Amino acid sequence: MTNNVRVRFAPSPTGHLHIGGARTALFNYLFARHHRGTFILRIEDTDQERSTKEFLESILKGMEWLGMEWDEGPFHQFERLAVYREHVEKLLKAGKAYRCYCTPEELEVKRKALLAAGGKPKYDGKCRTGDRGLRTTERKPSCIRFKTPQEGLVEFNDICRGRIVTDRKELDDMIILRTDGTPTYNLTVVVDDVTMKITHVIRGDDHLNNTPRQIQLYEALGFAVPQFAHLPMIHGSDKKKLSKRHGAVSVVEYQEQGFLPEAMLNYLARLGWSSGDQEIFTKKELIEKFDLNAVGKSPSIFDIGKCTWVNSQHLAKLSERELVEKTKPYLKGLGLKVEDAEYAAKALHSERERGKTLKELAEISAFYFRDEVVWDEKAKAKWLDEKGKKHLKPLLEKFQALSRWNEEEIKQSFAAAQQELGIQKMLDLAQPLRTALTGTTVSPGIFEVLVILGKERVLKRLGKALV
RNA sequence: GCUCCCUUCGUCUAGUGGCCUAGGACAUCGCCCUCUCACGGCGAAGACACGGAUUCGACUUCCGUAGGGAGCACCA
Repeated sequence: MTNNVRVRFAPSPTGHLHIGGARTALFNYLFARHHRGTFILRIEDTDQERSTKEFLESILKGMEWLGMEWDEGPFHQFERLAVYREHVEKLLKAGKAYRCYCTPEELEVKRKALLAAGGKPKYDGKCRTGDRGLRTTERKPSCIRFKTPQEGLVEFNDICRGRIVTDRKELDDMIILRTDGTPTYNLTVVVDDVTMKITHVIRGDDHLNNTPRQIQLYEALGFAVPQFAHLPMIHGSDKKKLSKRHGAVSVVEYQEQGFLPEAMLNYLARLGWSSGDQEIFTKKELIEKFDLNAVGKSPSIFDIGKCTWVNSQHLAKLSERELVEKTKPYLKGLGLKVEDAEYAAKALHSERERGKTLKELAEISAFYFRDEVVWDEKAKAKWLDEKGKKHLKPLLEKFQALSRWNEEEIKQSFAAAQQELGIQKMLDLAQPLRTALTGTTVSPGIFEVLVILGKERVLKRLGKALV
């Protein structure tokens, strides 16, 4: 199973690339790379009503951001209509498909009746018999149905689920070509997977029930059946299907929130899959260790909290240079510009373990880059009161007098001021200073901040705080 | 309604008949570190859905029940 592995991710452009889709894409991607196979991107856009260019672009953008490069495609089903018709024709000639003249209204009535009677709303096969099968000259509108074999069982061995058995009687004659001449999903997916020589169909388990139908199509068309792997779904925090509120948003939104693509990949991979006790994986490790057999069966819930933690772990591995480059856009979003890369590196480094996302990091580091301190009113009221200002004044004078601006000198000045002022706890001098310099009560170590900001900024900010 | 699938701490998971007094991670709580907040360290709490059967022995096998999910479209 090396080298000739061919898998595909086949989204339909009727929505964004969301967490669930991205995870499916990822497992296909990892499987392909692990086996040095081929990863194909196919766009399932036969439903022209609901497919849009915007969604297509969104999907492509998401794939790109996550770094799941594909080897072939994107292929568009809409451009392959002739291929599907050819196969439908083949089935028709072989007597394995037939024209159906039932109207949607008629079918709807029957479906409701069956459902009301407590049964399964299967097609009753009204047009199945008779000699009208090949009479294409018939003027009445018609679609094409697959003549589903009704005897025996369909079985297959799912890589994730094991043996799945279905009674053929449960399956009805599905429509494979619509009245308007466009093919439906179950037909296109089979024809495409065959013509694209897909060896492993890895998809969400919402397709588990479709698989027996598709297998019958493979059989009727005389094609070899690929291997299947049905992945458990990802649910929202209410254990229900993913919806807009919890995770069905575009993955690109996570980029905006300051998540690293490699962290996203890492977290997504751990949803339904694991490798011992390991939590943090590089992309390379993911490719090395990924194994479809280790994929679980039960659905999982997307937990933004853990995803954020994984992100913080990857953030910690970034070099200072990468950190600056990756945080820049978020600083820009705050209207801040990085002018001095070295200064930015020190500034961001000092805050890096406090920010779990790039966006957060930019926000808490913003004070380094602003010309004017933005005050947190509560902090100002508490620490920059008359007492605070009184304490800060001698400190400012000591700082002014320093000829060398390094941690050692600064500490000495600070300690001297503290002693002269008779302040017992360092806190009582550190917090007013911190507030004066950063505008808040939370920041990296005060001496670190002092050194990074530099004498000029410190004196300026202290001066303003004392007004 | 019918058919199929799923079920270990709140969440992600380890566990493939004795290694389980059920392990790890996130989150939570406590303590330590400490100039704030984090990081880090230590610790606590917290789960095998339920009922039968098989077995010397079941988280692990089988059968039911309950709960959840999916499919039953001229959607994919």
